[in-house]
Amino acid sequence: MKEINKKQFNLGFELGLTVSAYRAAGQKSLKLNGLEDITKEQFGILILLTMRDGLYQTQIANILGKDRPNITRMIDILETKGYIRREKDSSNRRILKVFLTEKGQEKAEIAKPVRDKFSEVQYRGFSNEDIVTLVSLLRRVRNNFKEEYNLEI
Amino acid sequence: MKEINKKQFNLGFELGLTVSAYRAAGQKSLKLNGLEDITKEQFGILILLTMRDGLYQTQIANILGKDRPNITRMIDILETKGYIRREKDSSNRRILKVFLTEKGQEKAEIAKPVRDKFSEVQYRGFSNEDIVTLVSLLRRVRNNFKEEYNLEI
DNA sequence: TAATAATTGTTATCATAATAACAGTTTGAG
DNA sequence: CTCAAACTGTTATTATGATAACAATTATTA
Repeated sequence: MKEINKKQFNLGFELGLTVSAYRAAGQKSLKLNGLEDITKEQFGILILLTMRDGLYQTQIANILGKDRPNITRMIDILETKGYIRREKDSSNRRILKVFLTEKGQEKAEIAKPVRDKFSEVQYRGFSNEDIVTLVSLLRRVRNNFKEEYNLEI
Repeated sequence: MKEINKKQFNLGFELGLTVSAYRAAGQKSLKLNGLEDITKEQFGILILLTMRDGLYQTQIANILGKDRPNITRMIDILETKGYIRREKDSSNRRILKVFLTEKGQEKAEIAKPVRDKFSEVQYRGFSNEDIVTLVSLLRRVRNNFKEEYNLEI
């Protein structure tokens, strides 16, 4: 392959646009299904809890790749809206376990097909090999940064 | 290729981690060079202006793929810190052109090699073909969302 | 020309991202 | 056992991302 014009392959720019599109598409797909009262990120928590109810906050943070302050805030919102509840752990008083309420379970059930459709759309026209390639290239970028700049991530 | 486990190729998760790493690496590379008084995003504006000084805000927004309110805010910060100045356009009184101050030019000059190093790191070990593949796969994802959800992006 | 529409920058609002710091609790080394 | 270290959730702060709405200005069109 000939020398490429690096300007046309500015990864930061491409990542930024892709994340924007990802977020906009996520929010729009929720809106189309009358689910716009909570955000894409908050749905991530609800759907995680349908698979593993009773996780505590740090676990949720780690699984979703977020930090604890953000999870605290998102869970505050979900609790205020009545979708989840916090419960003290008797064996470790530092821990707050998080459970879906009935309302939260119903919400998550409605959200699941929406998420599945969304997952189908993002990779539409992709072969399995394309998917593996994309993800592994992203991981290689991450690794480059990790090694050069000693990131925790 | 055999059926893949989609869970291990959750694009939202991978994109999120990659963007986090990208931002963390960017901020750290600035810090290592004593440039941490402004952010990676703000440097994007300074460096753009070294190439095209006198752009007005909407142009900057479009080129950087951001929206106008965010550009207003970032330019406020850069102006407060003395790196740029706004200048009214005589032929169109809606427009504010943005210019680097001397201090801003010096800052951008210091930042350029840092950015170049950063650009080198992100694609370390990548062939030109890898780069093209990564970017075009990201664009395909974006296109999928655009078509399905009628995004403006 | 006059009314309408579009553009530009701004403000306000809400949510996320990231870091630092803190209190309460638990763990572990000496 | 004791005390320092680590863990958990929280609060505060700063910046970005995104949307809605606004005033001032310019362009369009009827």
